Amino acid sequence: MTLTQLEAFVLVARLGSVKAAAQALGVSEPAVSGALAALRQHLGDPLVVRGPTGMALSAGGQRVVGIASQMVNLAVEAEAAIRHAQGAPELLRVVATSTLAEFVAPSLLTAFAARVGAVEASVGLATAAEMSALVQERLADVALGPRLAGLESEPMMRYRLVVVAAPGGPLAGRARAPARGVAGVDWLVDASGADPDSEVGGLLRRLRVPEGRVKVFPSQAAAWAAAADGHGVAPAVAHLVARDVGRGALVVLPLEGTPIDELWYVSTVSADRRSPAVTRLRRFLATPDAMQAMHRADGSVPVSRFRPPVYVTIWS
Amino acid sequence: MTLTQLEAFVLVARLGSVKAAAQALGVSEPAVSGALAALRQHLGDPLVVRGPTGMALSAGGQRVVGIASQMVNLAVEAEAAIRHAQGAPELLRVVATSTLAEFVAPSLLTAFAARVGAVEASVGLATAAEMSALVQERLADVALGPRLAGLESEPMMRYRLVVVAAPGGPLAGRARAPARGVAGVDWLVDASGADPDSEVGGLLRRLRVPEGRVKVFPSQAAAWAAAADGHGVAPAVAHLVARDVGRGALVVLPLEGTPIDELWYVSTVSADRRSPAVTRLRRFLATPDAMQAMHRADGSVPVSRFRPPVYVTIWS
DNA sequence: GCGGCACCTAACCGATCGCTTATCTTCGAC
DNA sequence: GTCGAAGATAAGCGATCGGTTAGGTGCCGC
Repeated sequence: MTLTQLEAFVLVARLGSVKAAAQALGVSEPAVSGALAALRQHLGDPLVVRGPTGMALSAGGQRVVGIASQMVNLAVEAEAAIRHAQGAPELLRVVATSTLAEFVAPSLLTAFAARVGAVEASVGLATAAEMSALVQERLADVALGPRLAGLESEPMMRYRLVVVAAPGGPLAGRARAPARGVAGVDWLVDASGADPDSEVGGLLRRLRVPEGRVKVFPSQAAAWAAAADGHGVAPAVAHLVARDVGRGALVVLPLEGTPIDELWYVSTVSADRRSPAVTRLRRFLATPDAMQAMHRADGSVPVSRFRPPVYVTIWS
Repeated sequence: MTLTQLEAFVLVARLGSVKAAAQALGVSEPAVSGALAALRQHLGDPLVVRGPTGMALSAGGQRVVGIASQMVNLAVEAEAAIRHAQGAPELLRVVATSTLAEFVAPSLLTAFAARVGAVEASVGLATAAEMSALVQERLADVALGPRLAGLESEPMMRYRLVVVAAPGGPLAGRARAPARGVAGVDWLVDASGADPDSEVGGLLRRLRVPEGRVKVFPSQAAAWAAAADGHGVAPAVAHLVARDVGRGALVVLPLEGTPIDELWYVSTVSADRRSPAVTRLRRFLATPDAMQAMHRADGSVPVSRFRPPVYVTIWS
């Protein structure tokens, strides 16, 4: 029984799939399957079995998953305790949906670190489905994105989802357009567009955009640039494209079902299991400084510009 | 960071010595030292450092030892949970001082298992110093022996420590003899005689018995048999040698400082961390059945006679 | 200052871990 | 009935684990 095996088991249980767990851990699927097999043999119990809706816990698995989760959590706590005892900066591992990771998280965490000091933040990308499991298993400390069940989620920021395109496109000037007005047009999205649980993914589904029309770009900025070049339409967060719209590079399409007003949430484990840095971050989010940092977000600051005591690194 | 490493670290911290931890784990001393070195490197902290009184925790070690202990505990809990989920009998690992392991524990645990069923008991030997750490780290569930600090100890049974020898020896017939009356005589003891923290060890110390005069036998019964053959004197529990004394094979020496009235204790972790079987055993100890079983104890029943659902095995 | 004890390090060895790619099973959907 | 997707298994690989014996190293008591 190794911690790696326990981690694999817990993630399979939480995500309901070996493949998803493997992806969350960043390893191949047989690696997870193998770890699971080893743990199964060691404990003499199947732990999780194939069910109609993904992998389901066996009777034994149900009893063990909580214990296993605690063990994995404690391992992380042990490392954090040592860091703290040695006066090293606290680690704050944030996962966010792609748009937040690109535009909001960097400036937010920079402002946070400048305020409280002695914090080393890193930002990772995750799908909505992964985020909950990652935080619960302490593979991450904070999740920024949609509301998450099983965690303490709190609204962090309002945003408005619109669809933009280059001026002079098919819908330009129309007051109100049905969805099919953009049929046959490419949808230029970032990673979150491929995540069916994200807001953008939901929008694409509601508009019945066919798979083949979705073009995934490595960043939101790249997708918008392509839209400005007339390659298609792009979902966008209103205030993040405000500057481009203002100077006429992009226009907001009056598409049916848009704009969508939504909320971004911050999600963490419950208060009694939080590290001090996490608690401080949650408090910080309520301050005007945080609000300002989130809105300033323009994605123009390259990641590499940040220096100690904050290292903002992006891991996928 | 592996569970083996954590286990080694916690035992070193609790026992204050690498050597003692190695002995408790039944491995060589470099094995523990190596595990410790690996954990030190992984965490980047010395964890325990040589102090004037054994190995002492570093600042980081202090923070980690509790966490590490929890992890080890949870690992044991996970295995127990699986056993339970599969309807397997609960495991009850008892450690006892040598005399208890030889005479009291087998009949006591047999009676207990007969009463509650679905329990698989095993008995191990340990020195008084080891017992506390073994129970706290869940390497054992119950300790039978002296009162233990840091655990919930409860008196289990009174006993009287006397010194016996063959009739017609140097002290025969004397009403009261000073300790030096047996100077130059061999002291025939079992394993607990070599444990300075045990009652017998304390008695030998008080009587200033020189090391060279202490002969350690593999079992109490063997020591008494040797005493009956006139090879020396032996500390003994009064009611356990009552039969031999009654039929004249041994006589109780009227040695100064004896008899000693003492208590055997049962020690476990606190109530909220106990497994059901442990709680049941503690309750059982208060019953007349248990009293009778403990006093019936005569060591004459070979271990192999016990059948399922109780396997009483002795591990050292 | 010199044993001796306790701990650490070195060197080595077999077993296991953790990961990969490639190939079967298995089971549900159409 | 067959196809596809998801999981399990196989084979192979380097790294690590966990253990051993042998040989330092550092501190204490005499």
